[in-house]
Amino acid sequence: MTIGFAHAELIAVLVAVTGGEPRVMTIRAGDALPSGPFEMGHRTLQSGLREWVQEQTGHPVGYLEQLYTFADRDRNNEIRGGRTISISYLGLVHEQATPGGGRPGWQGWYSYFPWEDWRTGRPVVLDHIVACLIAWAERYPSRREDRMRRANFAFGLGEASWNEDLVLQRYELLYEAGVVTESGCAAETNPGRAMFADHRRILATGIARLRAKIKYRPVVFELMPASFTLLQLQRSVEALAGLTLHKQNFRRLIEQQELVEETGETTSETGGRPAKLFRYRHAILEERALAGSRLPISRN
Amino acid sequence: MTIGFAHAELIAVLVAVTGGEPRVMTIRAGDALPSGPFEMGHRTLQSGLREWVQEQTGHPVGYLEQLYTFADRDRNNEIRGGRTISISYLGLVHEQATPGGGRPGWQGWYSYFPWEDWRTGRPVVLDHIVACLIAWAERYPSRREDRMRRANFAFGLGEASWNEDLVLQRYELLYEAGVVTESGCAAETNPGRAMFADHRRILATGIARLRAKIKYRPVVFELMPASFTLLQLQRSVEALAGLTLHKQNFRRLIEQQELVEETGETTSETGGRPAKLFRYRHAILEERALAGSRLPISRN
DNA sequence: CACAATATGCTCAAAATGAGCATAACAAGG
DNA sequence: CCTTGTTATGCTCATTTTGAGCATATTGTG
Repeated sequence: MTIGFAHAELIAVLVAVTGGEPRVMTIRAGDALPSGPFEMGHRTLQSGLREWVQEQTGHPVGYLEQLYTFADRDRNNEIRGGRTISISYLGLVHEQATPGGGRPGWQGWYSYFPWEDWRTGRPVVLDHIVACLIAWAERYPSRREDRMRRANFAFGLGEASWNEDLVLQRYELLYEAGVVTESGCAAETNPGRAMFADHRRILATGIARLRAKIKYRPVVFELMPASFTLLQLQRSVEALAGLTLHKQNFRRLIEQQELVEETGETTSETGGRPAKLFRYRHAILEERALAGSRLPISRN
Repeated sequence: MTIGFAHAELIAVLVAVTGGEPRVMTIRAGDALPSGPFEMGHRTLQSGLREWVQEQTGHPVGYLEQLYTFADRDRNNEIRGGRTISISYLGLVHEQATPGGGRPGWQGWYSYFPWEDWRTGRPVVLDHIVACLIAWAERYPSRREDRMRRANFAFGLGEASWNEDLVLQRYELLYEAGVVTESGCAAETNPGRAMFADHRRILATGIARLRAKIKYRPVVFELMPASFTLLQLQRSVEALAGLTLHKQNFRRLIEQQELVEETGETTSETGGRPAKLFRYRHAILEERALAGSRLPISRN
């Protein structure tokens, strides 16, 4: 077994939700994701990243999960004489008393993906995007049909409907279609803010993973303060998913899953009737086999 | 940003189902997973692996997905003067006319994890495993409760019930408890066959991922021949999940998802009434936003 | 022809979901 | 004090989706 040599780099997608907005930790005034070397001293990749993030941001990382390892030749390889392997992680940071949102490094993630936020209805950028995609599809008559099918699927056009999980597919389609600055489109018409190298793609990967995960694992709580109202919780989920949810059904869902318990206190911040405060029941993780089957098991 | 140097290695968990048994491609008579260098010539990790597998096994890989990147200091690091980064992939191979199961490299995966196969009822090895875990828990009175809680959760003891997805958690618990040869236990009492370095852990990661994935993505079809009966399909899912399923409900599930269509032919291999043959409808992927939400969306 | 073995159709109760009405509890303005 | 705006919370009801199992259909075999 021959072994190749390479540079190894860790890249972090650190997410926090503050003031109902999902934010991501950046460097260089929002142009890049924080990244650092994989140092020999670290026991594992995970522990290395954990230490490093704590040191850089001052926030402890609650939840940390590996995202993806990239080593494409075509992208992000300024360094000569060796491949760069980028190992990316998704980390979730609790909302702080000193809100991370106030600090410079935290950027709202929809400034990079304005078409992903449907909370206030269909984003207007989509008109421009759809026009670009159609133009791209028609550029070569032979590929037209296939391209249109992919665009329809990813962006929920025509028959298809919007699927919030397809963040990465959408970004990659825009990249391929040259709609996005990183793939050579003019900066003026670029929908959403661009980032250094392939960092926007990595961010898209993180958002996609998180949107998928909140549906079957209680990871939202890693973004919440110690106690919260059910509406705050809902707003956080909505912020991540980029959708608005049905209030009563949302609370029914949360309550029936026994994920939270009342703290006994209430808060009256928002004007109306005071809301009960809840806390996350950590114990639930050991009690139940979360979600579980979805397969038609037979009991014989 | 300093950059660390490292060796990079690709490791593949290649899965096929033949004769109702899930198998994994191995080398060294079943002692290790196939692995190889990440060569500079490859465009991406994925394409590198794809070529390499095709060349090594003769089978084309249908589905290929990245599993995990490991770089632990404590495990699998015989090579001095540099860290090894192992990037693992999960690949699915269609059942062949020349069944891969007949070839030497393909090993039934339950020989490595006998406690994971519940198709014929509770595996007997579990008695030994549970005894070991209890002994391990009682070794230090102060950690007893926590250890028992983890064991109960992972292996579905006491209140908890068996969750087939927790393959990795179970293996890591056995590793930590020293029940498994790789962590120093005597080979005679080791439940399941051991593997080189941390390859059994990587295999556990692959099985866990696959078991989780078959529930929300139609990946089973990547393991099936071009046409198949619904019972064959069910047997494949059962083989992967290590569970038996309810026949009528399984077919209802498959049919309502419109994942398959009749070929028009039938087969009478198994004795009883001849079964209709089906093929996978590839088109379905583009038609519907598979699975989708699980969040209580509001339509305003 | 009876029987074993699998395929396939269908029913029925229980649970989960999607939508929305109704009421409760506060603040602010008249 | 009463009205209005605003959010919280309780509850209903139709529809769908599950979980379980009964019944019938088609084969090959002895």
